[in-house]
Amino acid sequence: MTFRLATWNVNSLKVRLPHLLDWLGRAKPDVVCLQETKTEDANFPLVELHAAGYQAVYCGQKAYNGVAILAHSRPQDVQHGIPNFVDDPKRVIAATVGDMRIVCLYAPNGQSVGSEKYQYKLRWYEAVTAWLKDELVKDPNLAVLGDLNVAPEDRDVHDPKRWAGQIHVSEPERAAMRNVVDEVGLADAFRLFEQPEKEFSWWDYRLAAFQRNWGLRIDHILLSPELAKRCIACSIDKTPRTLGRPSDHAPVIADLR
DNA sequence: ATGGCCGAGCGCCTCGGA
Repeated sequence: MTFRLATWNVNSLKVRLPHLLDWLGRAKPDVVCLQETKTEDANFPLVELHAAGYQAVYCGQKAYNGVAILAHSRPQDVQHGIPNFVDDPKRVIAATVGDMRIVCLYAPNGQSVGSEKYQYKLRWYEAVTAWLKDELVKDPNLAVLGDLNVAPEDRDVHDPKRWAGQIHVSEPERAAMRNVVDEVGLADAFRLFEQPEKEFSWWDYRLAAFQRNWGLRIDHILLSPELAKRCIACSIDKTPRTLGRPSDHAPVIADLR
């Protein structure tokens, strides 16, 4: 019996709800972390998700950001935002599902290297790292999923020369993500396994980037040592990106024993 | 690869995304 964790930046839950429901039926994940729901809590599509067999906890706002965790049983001990880090955008929600602590993250985009939003992105990462260290002490079964907006290595970039030093791949951003992985002691589930080359989770809407596979791997599943031991597979599901009116991101899936 | 796309808002252009 496997337990399937997934993360998907849906880029508007309202627009993507048909895709999400279709994908839930096909992929049958046990836990799903959503980002960029762009939906106020009052408008969250609880009825449709209940009908599909999922409970949900969520934290949203109008137009931008917004995160949610879906599971067959109602997620418990819900935490909104990063403790001791004042932040307006709704980027973080955490909850307990079964024996796992699930952290759903939507990292800041950063806009351009050196900008004010870039500095904010790096500060946000520092706060996340400090928080997750505490979180792992409290619960060794820790899974961190989300749109981390960093392509950690050149092999996660379709054209590393073209992207060198740019937002999402700059060294300080990579160091910030490495800190989460190394200082907290997590594992990038995708790299626990042999993978095909040029596997990405995001492709620009412009210039037929998906058809050309001009993408980045910026959506990640990070597992604590206890959960990494149980992980038997990790992959990116490109199917929803091939459909009409797709999200620009594809779901990432990890299977655990 | 970068004009070119997409979603949201009180909206027919602008902002933000990545």
